Order: sequence, then structure tokens, then C-alpha cells
Amino acid sequence: MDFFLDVVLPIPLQRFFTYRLNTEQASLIKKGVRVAVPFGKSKIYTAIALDIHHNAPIAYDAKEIHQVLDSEPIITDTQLKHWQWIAEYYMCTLGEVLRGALPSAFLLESETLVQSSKMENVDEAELTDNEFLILEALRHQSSLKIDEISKIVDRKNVLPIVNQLVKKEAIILHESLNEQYRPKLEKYIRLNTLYESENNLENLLKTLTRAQKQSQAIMAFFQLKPKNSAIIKVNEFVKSSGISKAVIKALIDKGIFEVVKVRTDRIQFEENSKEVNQIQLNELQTKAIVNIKSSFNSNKVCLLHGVTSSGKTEVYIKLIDEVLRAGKQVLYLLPEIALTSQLINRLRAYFGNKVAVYHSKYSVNERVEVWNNVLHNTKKAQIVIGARSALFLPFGHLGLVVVDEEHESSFKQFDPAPRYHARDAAIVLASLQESNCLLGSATPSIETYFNVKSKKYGFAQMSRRFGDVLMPEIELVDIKEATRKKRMKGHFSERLLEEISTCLEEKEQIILFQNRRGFAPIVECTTCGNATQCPNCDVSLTYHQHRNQLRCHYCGYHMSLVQSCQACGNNTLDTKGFGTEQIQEELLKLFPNHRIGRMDLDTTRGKYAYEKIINAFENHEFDILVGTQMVTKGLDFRNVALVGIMNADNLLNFPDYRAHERSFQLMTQVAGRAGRTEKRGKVLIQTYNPYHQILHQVSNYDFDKMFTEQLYEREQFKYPPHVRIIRITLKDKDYNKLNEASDWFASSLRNVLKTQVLGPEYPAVARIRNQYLKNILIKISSNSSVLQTKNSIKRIEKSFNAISYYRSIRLIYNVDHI
DNA sequence: AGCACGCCGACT
DNA sequence: GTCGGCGTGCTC
Repeated sequence: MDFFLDVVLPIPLQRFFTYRLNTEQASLIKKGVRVAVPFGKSKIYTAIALDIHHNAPIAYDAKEIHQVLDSEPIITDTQLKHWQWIAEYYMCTLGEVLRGALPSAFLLESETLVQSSKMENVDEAELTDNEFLILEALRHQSSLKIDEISKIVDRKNVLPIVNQLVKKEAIILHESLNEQYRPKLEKYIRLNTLYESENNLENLLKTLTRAQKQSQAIMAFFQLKPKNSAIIKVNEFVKSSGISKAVIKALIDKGIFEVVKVRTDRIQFEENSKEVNQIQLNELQTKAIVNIKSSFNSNKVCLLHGVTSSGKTEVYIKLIDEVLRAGKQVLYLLPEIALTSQLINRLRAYFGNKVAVYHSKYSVNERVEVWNNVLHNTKKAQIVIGARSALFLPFGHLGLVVVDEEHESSFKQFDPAPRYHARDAAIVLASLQESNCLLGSATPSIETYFNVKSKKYGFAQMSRRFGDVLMPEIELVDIKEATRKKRMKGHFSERLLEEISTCLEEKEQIILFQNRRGFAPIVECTTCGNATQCPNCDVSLTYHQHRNQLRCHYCGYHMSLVQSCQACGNNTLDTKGFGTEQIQEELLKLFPNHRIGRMDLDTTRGKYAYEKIINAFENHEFDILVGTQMVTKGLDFRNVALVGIMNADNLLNFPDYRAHERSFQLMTQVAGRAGRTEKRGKVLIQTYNPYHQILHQVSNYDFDKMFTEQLYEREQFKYPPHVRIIRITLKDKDYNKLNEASDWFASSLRNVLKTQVLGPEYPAVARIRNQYLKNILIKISSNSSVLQTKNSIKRIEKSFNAISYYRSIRLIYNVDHI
């Protein structure tokens, strides 16, 4: 009986692929193990095994698999179900989900190695120069990689040459799979068992009387090695004994010490947990927990709406503790992992090394270790804190999913596929795992609050700060008047400067928020109005002062700043708009005796850059911190008395239906950074339009009014949560072809769908990296079926691809596009 | 997605 | 003529 195996490959193809198995492999393979399979002409890919069956494919002859990579599944059934849901819901392939979900170290790919055929009958006269060069190189090296050959012959495409050599039987090709994950081995030493007896040891020390250092090393070994163990880590031994590595090496060479390599986890933390019972909850927190539990009991997702510093974390910790006691795992999702260091420390204080962290700044090997710990439900991974990708981990006993800062739009993956929303995918995950799900935020999203209002989600609230600290006082500063009367100093109103000075005198700290990095976004000629454009994208270049460059934020193109206008040649270039860098510079002039820090994308590159700035600010190494969105996120600074929002208008005027909601969230969150101790904090919002309703809702902390108004507007203009949105982007470098194709697509959609189809329209940036873009927006009202609509779109895609002229156009689906 | 194959312009 | 550019089609 023949065996066949269906597999998923991590590539954007809808289909499964079927391979042939022998009986032994068929008995070895289980659903969810990785197999290495030949794919295409020569490559070997990693695939995930699905079903084993006896149905031989009819249209083709199945290939055999190359290798079985795991003895036990590394992916669970529940995970596969969850991934399938993501693929269907977000209109991408399972392969794409796979690629986004698995740590890259799991996905091995083959590399072609070129080796000499050892055939002596190669006629050198028959060889071209390049072929000769390659064979010459192979005399010194047993094998060459393709890109090494590229370097040798100095050509890009070397495959024709290589293929010629294969034909002449001068070389052979070999596909090598290299396991990327390497367990970390640490070097330990032990004393040769010979010297366990007192006698031998004494004799040994006698023979070493002339080698003082060596006998010292042996004495030190006995002093320093842990009591219950025969081995000691070499690094530690060297550090605490002060014995040089040369001495140790000499002893190893003599066979007195032996080297032992021990597999260790890269991720280790000391265990020093506090008792969760030490947390004293206030009345509001206790009540919140009661409400959360009661909605969990009726199997509902629950929203915890707690104002900034109301003590949400303590509530989470209590709930997590109970889940752990019940022997289940916890997933804690955060929008951006950079801001977790403070939170991780807090959780570790209670749960010690049961806390694992998972995110993209971790190395591939570290991620594999967390994966395996979760899969085997080890003690080390009872709580996983992570960014959105953590929801792909192989949980088996999930008891609680916490989505903190639920409203954050960065939970939605934008590029590449799967373009999933981690909050929504987490809710599905929780239901698949029969686990509870808690969403937390000080400024919930309209969608989530709508679900609360319609009783789909449970609700708990904490409307006062912990310790009854007052919410900061928010003041709106009209800079329209001030600008007209020329009473602004740079971008600072007199009112803001006054408050800053007072704060500095009282040795308190200040956060200034400006939602734009760089120095000034646009350099414009005041004579002709020309601003330098990116050659590859339809955007003006942004000015960055630190390198005196113009940069494109879309493709990375950059050029040095020229002195005169490129269009009219006049020397009248001026900056327009302003960013964090410029604010920082103005401050340095206004307050030369104070230290001013800056936190934005440019200053937080690198693994620990973010932590460094936060720690520096916490230790009062800066008096003022200027920052972008980053400063809004969950940071807990004790000494901040004043928060200034430099310009509220560029938030409010953003051309997007979510602009008002997002402005409210952002400003409320930044405001929450002020006055977290007894003294009431102060927030100043500079604006040209102090009568804007959102600004008033922010300054009165009136979330409910904001929600009601925004919901009404969404209803009027047909936006979520009243409708569901699917955005289809078409992309091509041929402008005319794109227009024609997107018109075709949109009219086909209009013919088939009962729901509203908008566009095609150019996005704000209509060309990126020389590719033109066009968007079609589909609004699905609550009375029509989302699933049916998606199926119809997929059918239209099929007919679209049947037109060969259109086939080169890339289609990008973004379901629930934000 | 990668990668081969095939056709076409621009140069050692 | 060769090299490398890109468009097209296929992968069990």
C-alpha cells in the first residue's frame, strides 16, 4: 500500500502539495511535524505535515520527501485550526500564516553546494576561462556556495556556467540543509575521576609543586565548585578564581581537568518571586475583578476600562496568579514590545522565571527556545509576554489571554500577509482554547466599546487613579492668537514656557509630545513653492538635521541637502512643519542649563536603546524628554509634573475616519504620564483650534461623549463598527495598466456584490518604490454575509488572473483595514 | 515566493 | 556574437 502526505509550504500558494512516503516514514510522521521536501527544480524547503492518506495524485507523479525533521509535532492541532481561521478571515494563504507564525529557525532552506567531481578526464582545453577559475578554486576548497562562485567569476548569474560544468562532468551539485537552531552549549570543567581518591589527589598535588599556578587552580576548583555538583562553568571559574585560561588549558591538556559541555537555555532569570498575596487591591480593583470573573463565567470576552494609573496591572497579576494555580498557561499581549521592560520587571517580581518573553528583537535561537518551552508546557513558560506574533505559540493549556492597550492600532499587522489584528485573532485563539480573554485599556477602541454596549463583551471599570491621585489638569492653549500677535518663541507659547520654567525650578520633569520625528518634514522654496520629491515615490522628502539629509520615509532614498532650490535656483529654501529634533534644538537654546532627551524612531534603534533612554529619564538624567508616540505608551515615571502637547492639530486633521478617535486616545494617554504621585499633574495642549470637540472631550476626560459622537459619525458615514471594511490594493509599475485593471476589478465587484464598493482611488501616496498603487474599498453592512463577500472576491480574483495582461498586477487584501 | 526558461537590447 | 534585463509560468 502506498502512502502519501499532504503538506503546507511556507509560500503564498493556496494549494497543499502531496508527496510520496515509504512505510517507515508513514509510521514516523504525525500531523504537525516538519518535513524537508524537494520543491521545484532543485531546492529543498521545510513543510508542515498534514494528513497521511492512500490517494495517489492523478495528474502527476508525487515526489518523495527528503527528510523527516521532527520526531514529535512542533505544531498542535489547535494551532493549525487557528491559523486556518486567520488565513480564511484575512484572505491570505495558510503558507503565509505559517511563514509569519514560525520562528525563522524552524524553516530550513537548502543551499546549493558545488563540489569537484574528482573526474580526471576533464579536458582543460574544453574549458572557458570562468569554468577554469571555478575548478581552480575547487582544488583549494572542498565545496563552494553559489554566491562564492559569483565572487570568483565576478558575475551575477553564474548558473549557466555551473550547469555547463555539470554537463562536462567536472563538478557535482549538492543541496545541503543546515539546521539553524543551535542549542547553546556552555563549557564546564570537572576533575578527572582518577583524582577522586584522596591518594591520587595528594600525589597529583605533589607532582605539581613546581607548577604553582596549576596547583592553585586545583585548590580553587575545590573551593569554588558548587557543593552538590562535580562541575563548574569555566567562565565563572576564571572570573572568581582569577586563574588564567592558559593555566586551565594546561591542566586540560594534562588530562587533570576534563571539559564537559552542557546544554543551557539562553533565557535565564533568577528566581525571586514576591507573593502575589502581598498586593493590596483597593475597592475599585476588587470590584473590577468580581465583574471580570462574572463575565468570564458566562464565557464572554471582558473589557477592563481603567483610567491611566488606576492599577490595571495589579488586577492582571491577581487574575494571572489564579490561572497559574489552576495549572494553566497565560498569554499577555502588548502592542509594542519595546515598552515592556518595565512591565516584564513587574511581572517577574511576582512570577519569577515563569515569565517568558517573545518578540522580534529576540534572536532566532531564543525564539525557538521559548517555542519549545511553551510546547512542552515547561515551568519556564507559564506566562508568555509578547508582541502580536506571540499568539502563534503552541499553547496547549491556555487559561487566560490578556490584551493590554487593546486600542493600539499597531496590533494590526500591516505588511506582509497575514494582515491580522492581534486583538481579534487573540479572541479567536481564546475561544479555540476554551480560555478566558481580557482586553484592557484606558481609552478603549470604538469597536470594543461598541461590543460592550451591545452586550457582546463583559465590562469592568476603574474610573479613579490608584491611591486617589487626581487626574492631571488639562489646559488648552490657543496658539492661533499667539502666532498672529507674534508672541510665540519658536513653537512654544508663552504659557507653555512659563509652566516649563516653574517645573524646572521645582526640579520636576517634563514630557513634550510631538507626533513627528525628524527636524522638519518638508523643505520648500519660498519663491516657487517647490519641495524636493522622492524619485521613486510620490512624496516630498523629509529633512533630517543630524545628517543634513533629505530622506524618503517610504523607500529609504536619501540625498544631501542642497542650498538652492532645484526648480527655480533661488536661495530661498525654508522648512515647513516641525519634528521632535527641532523641538529639542529650540529647547536647548531656551533652557541651555538643562538636560534635554529625545525619544523617537531615530534615537531608539538597537536592542537596548529604548531601555537606556527610559532608564536615563527615570534616573533624572534628563529634565525634559521630547518624544513621538513612544512616550505615550505605558511608561510609568514618578516625577513628571508637566506634559506638553506641541500641536494637537496635526493629529486631528489627519485624513482618516479614525483620526478623532486616535487623537483622543493619544492625548489622553500622553496626559496620563503626568502627576502619578500625590501632586496633581498638569497638561498643556497647544492648538490652533481650541474649540474642537475632541479637545474638550480630552480635557474633561469624557470618554463616553467621545464614544457617542464618534459612533454617530461612523454610522452616518458607514464606517466600522457599523460596517466591515475590506481594502483591496492593486500594485504595478505600469500606470495605465494599473488604471485599466483596477477599473475592471472594481466594476466586476460592483456587478457581483450587493454591498458598497468605493473606488478605485489613488492612496495619499500613489507611488512607492516606483510601483503605482490604487485602492478599492468594500464596505460590508451588518446584514450581508462577510464570508460570502469574501468568496465572491476570490472568484473575481480568479477571472482577473485569467486575463494574462493583468496577471503581473499584485493584489493585496486588507481585511478590517485600519 | 523563488526559480527556470525564453526573448530582447547593449556591450565586454 | 555574449550578458543580463525582465516577463511568464510552474512548483507535488
